[in-house]
Amino acid sequence: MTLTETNSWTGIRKELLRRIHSRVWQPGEQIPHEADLAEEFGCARTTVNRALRDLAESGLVVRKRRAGTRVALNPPQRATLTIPIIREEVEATGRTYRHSLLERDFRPLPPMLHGAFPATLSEDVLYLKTLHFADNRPYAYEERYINLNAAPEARDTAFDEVSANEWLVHNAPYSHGDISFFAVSADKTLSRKLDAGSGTALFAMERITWAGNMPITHVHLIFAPGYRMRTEI
Amino acid sequence: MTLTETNSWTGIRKELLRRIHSRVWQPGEQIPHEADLAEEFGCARTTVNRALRDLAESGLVVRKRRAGTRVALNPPQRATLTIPIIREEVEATGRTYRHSLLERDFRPLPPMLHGAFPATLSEDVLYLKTLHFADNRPYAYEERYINLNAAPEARDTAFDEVSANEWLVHNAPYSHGDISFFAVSADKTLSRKLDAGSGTALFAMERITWAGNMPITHVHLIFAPGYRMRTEI
DNA sequence: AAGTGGTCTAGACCACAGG
DNA sequence: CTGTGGTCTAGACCACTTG
Repeated sequence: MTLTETNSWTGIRKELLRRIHSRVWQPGEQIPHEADLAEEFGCARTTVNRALRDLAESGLVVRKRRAGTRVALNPPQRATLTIPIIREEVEATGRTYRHSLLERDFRPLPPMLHGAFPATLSEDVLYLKTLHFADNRPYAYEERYINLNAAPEARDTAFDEVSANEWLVHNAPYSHGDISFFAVSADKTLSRKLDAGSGTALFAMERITWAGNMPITHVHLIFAPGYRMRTEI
Repeated sequence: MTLTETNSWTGIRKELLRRIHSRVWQPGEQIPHEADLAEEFGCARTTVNRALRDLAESGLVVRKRRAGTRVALNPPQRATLTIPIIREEVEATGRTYRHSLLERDFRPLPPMLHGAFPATLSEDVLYLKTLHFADNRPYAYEERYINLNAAPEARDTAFDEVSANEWLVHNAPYSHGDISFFAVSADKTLSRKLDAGSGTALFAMERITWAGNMPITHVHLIFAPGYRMRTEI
């Protein structure tokens, strides 16, 4: 009989975590079902359910109807990244944000993106090239394509005051998207814009967002040397 | 009167999402409280709560007691990264995994990590250097320090069969950790090990995990050229 | 077919923070 | 102090999936 402090779902989660970490319940092993745990803890099944659901979300246990709940064999490290608007990211470190619009024009969708923007093959898209600064030092270089069908008002927006980044968040909310992270070598342009030695390794992110099945925007962001994306698990 | 299909919490979430995306509820605006929504949807408050809690977790709304629920002004992009064991990551793409232990010795903690491993300054740590392969091509290069106080059995483990990566997941579960991602340039060693041209930009990850306040391991992973870390939002 | 998790309800009390 | 979200309960029915 283990005396947990309370019958709160967090208290129960804590005790379940203890049993998993201390190997009372081995990896792969099936744990008692909700009803039994509820009885043991003297609480409603709903409360146990809440605790187990939380553990399942973080990947520590695997739940299946009829098959019960098992301790995960290879608990994946699941990390939640918060990708803020660049301005907020910069200002959060106490620095001053500024951005400069380097290029803005309408052009056919580059072939590279035909796969990503299937619906707008024949339409021009808005192309933006932006440099973001923190305390007047280059912070990130951005290339962006905006689908004007998804955000018609973008056609008449200058993007010199409010960055496209921020404007889109407020004016063309997305329902889902893909993000990927990778490394690129600074070519001549990047090297000049980001004040990086030629060939320097730079952290980069590519992101496509959609509203339903309509693509909104494709962004390629390349960060100045030394950038790190951090998170806790 | 909007007719949503069901009274399921996902159905309610869908309708709430629609109202947010369609600007029925403007960013920053306060939305009706749970009791009113429950009445409107003809369901229990608990069900509305579940839907709103989910939206709050994804950052779309901000909830405060007494102050009510508001549509987030700058909804951050919150992405959940799943960082699997390398073997599983490789095998998930249909390739064959293999790893090779390049170095294994005991040494004092390098000064660089004194900040991270405060408790073990005077103790030797286990140092491992590993190369991971996918279909016999280099996949990632790993340097790892293991705190022997946190995982004493590691002292007598060879790590030639099971990788340290995998062994630790099963033998030294962590409670929390820090991860960061960045780009590095291939130096001579990396270039040789990872079959990359010298100076190639490589994607890298640094991770420290803890069990309570005891550090377990510090890993530095550098991936072969072309690696991308992907996720959906 | 039956066992297990998934969800919903109606009601209650609590905790926190704004006025 | 009061209104709002946060949580808990006891019970019920449903949905999935495995044996």
